[in-house]
Amino acid sequence: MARRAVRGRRSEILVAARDLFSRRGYARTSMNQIAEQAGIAHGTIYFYFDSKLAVADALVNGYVTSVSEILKKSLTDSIGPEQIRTCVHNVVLYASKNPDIIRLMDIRCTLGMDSIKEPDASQKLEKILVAAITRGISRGRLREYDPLLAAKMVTGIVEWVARMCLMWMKCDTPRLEDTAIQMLEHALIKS
Amino acid sequence: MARRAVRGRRSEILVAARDLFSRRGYARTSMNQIAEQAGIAHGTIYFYFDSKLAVADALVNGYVTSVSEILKKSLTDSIGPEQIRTCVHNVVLYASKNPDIIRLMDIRCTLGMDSIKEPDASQKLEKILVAAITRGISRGRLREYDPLLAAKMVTGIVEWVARMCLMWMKCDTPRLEDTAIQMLEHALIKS
Amino acid sequence: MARRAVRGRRSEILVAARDLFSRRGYARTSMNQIAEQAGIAHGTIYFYFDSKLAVADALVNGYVTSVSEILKKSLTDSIGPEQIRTCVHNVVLYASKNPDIIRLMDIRCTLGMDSIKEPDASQKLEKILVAAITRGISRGRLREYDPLLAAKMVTGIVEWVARMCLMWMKCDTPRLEDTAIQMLEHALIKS
Amino acid sequence: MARRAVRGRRSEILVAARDLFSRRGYARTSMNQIAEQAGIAHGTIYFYFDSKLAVADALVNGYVTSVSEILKKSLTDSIGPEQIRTCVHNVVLYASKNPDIIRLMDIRCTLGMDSIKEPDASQKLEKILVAAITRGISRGRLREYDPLLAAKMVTGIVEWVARMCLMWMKCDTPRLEDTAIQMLEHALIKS
DNA sequence: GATGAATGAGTCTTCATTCAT
DNA sequence: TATGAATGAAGACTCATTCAT
Repeated sequence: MARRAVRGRRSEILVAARDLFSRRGYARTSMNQIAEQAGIAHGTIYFYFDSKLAVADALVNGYVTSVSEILKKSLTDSIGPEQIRTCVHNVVLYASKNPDIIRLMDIRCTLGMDSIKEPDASQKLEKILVAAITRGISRGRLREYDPLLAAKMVTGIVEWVARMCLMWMKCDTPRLEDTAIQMLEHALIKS
Repeated sequence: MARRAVRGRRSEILVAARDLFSRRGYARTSMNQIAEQAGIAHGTIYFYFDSKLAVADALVNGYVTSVSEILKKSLTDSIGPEQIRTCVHNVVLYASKNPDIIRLMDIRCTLGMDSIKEPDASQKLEKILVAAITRGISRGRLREYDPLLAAKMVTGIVEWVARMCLMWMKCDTPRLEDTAIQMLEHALIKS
Repeated sequence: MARRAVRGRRSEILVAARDLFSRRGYARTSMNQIAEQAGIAHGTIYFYFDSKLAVADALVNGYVTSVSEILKKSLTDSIGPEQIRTCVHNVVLYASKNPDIIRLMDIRCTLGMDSIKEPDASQKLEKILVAAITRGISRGRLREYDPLLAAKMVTGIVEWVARMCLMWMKCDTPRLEDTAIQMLEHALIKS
Repeated sequence: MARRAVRGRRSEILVAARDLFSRRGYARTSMNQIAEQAGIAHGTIYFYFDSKLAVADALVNGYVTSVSEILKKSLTDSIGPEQIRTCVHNVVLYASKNPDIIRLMDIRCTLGMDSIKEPDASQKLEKILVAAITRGISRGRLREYDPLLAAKMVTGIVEWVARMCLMWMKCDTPRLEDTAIQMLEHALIKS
């Protein structure tokens, strides 16, 4: 029980926190609630995390790392319609499978961008995008934007779409996704 | 004097709340601080607003109304490069002049989308955009998107850009704005 | 009720805190207990004091000020047997009438000398003593000590005696007092 | 090995506790910190001591025993200037070499005199002093005080000086010590 | 003997809200 | 209208102690 529990506890806490943060927001979720949902005493959380903020931090890091992984895989050497489509689709897919964690991203606002350290993963992701866009431009495939700014725009738009698909469930997810893909294509790729 | 004073008090409270919410976030701003900054007793706030949430609510409504006004003015009959440029520029301009209120929009996350009722103004704005886009498409100027979804995308992107310009001050505002404008142009306008 | 209460509340809190701190010590006294004993809600304490430490601070300051007043009155121009006797007696008398507050002085240890600002009163008292001793020496009445060190010794001894009289009630207060007076006389006054 | 190891552990814990208690105070020192500094698991402490209080108790006893030993050695048959000088000096010396344990004595305040039983050693010490003073008086060397009360005064003053030398490092230790010695001489010895 | 994960009572503190004046 | 003293629920966090291994 002991050995297994060690690994398990941390995850259980994160799972509980993820669910609660995403449903009720960071501020309105208490450590007590997290503990209760994880089926442990609230004191125990402090055995695995230094503070409430540290729990959120771990969650954010985990998320950004996941999305980075997805994009890294979807971004082959160059950027073309296929890549854009794949990227957007995979991120939206990930979002639809992890609705809570996307919604959770808003804790970055709540806490202030400063309180949570921008994870390394986030910067790695940006680098990958910048490289891909730079290549695309130099090969004459993409319109000539500043690669960094374009990368930021793309990240923002994709993330925003993913969130939209979840937040306002009313709207037709596949079609919003499709619209986003088309817009990005037109915006990025030289016609 | 009475009428004016009453109106005056209400907006003094809102001005104070806007500043504080945007600087310190919703949760970390207390009614006491708002009252102090407004130069009144904290109990008095409850004379003008039912609760802290109601204050935030009023603020969000005010913001969306403002942006709607701006877009309404910028959007003449049809949508073309000029209109896109004007729209984006005016919104970013508004954002740079009202950094607090933009940053404040994040309280929608903090509070959860449920607690704050999506304001009517927001829907009005959407209607205006949808109408403009529909016209643009029917006249063969714009690419053929679903007008509603395209409208949502445009709103989201513009708002995101405005926020980016403020949050990461590091990045070159005019150039990010320019990149956004170009992307939107390519994405929307038939070439 | 209101006007009177304002003055009253602060005192009531201090009275309760004084009793509890002295009986159970600083660490083992909770704000809840203080509030309960004062017959108010615990939140109310924070209306009058910034923190638990601030309550202790006010108490210590009050005590040192009182003792200073006593010594100031007992110390006329010069120091002689009469003055020593009066000083010691009055401080011990004060102590016996305020047993709790003397016992309370130990919070200075508990909290560390740093956390509580050595009150001005304490330094004023020292100055008075130093002046009196200096005069006594220059007039050939007192033995020739370093006035500052002697003042510190006297303060310490008197305070210690007062505490002894309270702590170990077993010992005969008037006789301990008398012993202290004789010792101080022999120690200070030239024979 | 077994016997020695057990003894070793116990004193390792005491050494760690002594350092921490004296530096951070009783309340702000946790069993975890003690264990960590002692290089063991915190659960292990409970194998050697019943509770945190029991650790403090052992420490206080140890201290009083040490001081008793010192005084016992310094107090030969009678009391004269030499003896007073030697006693004070040795205790101050001990204090300066064991600053932590002196500072630690304040836990007696923190805990309340009730929770820690006044150690036997303390009473033994008192007996020794009383005997020495009694002899001194009967031989006409010392002024005629009640031996018990005089003993208490001496103990208190010496301990107070030792603490002063440590607490307010600013003050000139050797000179404070000297002042104390002179005062005690004048107070005790017949001139 | 020794460990350290787990507990949960208890701490200080904050603050939205109420209400007598 | 306006005030501000008072409330008390709720929150994050600490830590002495226990106990299965």
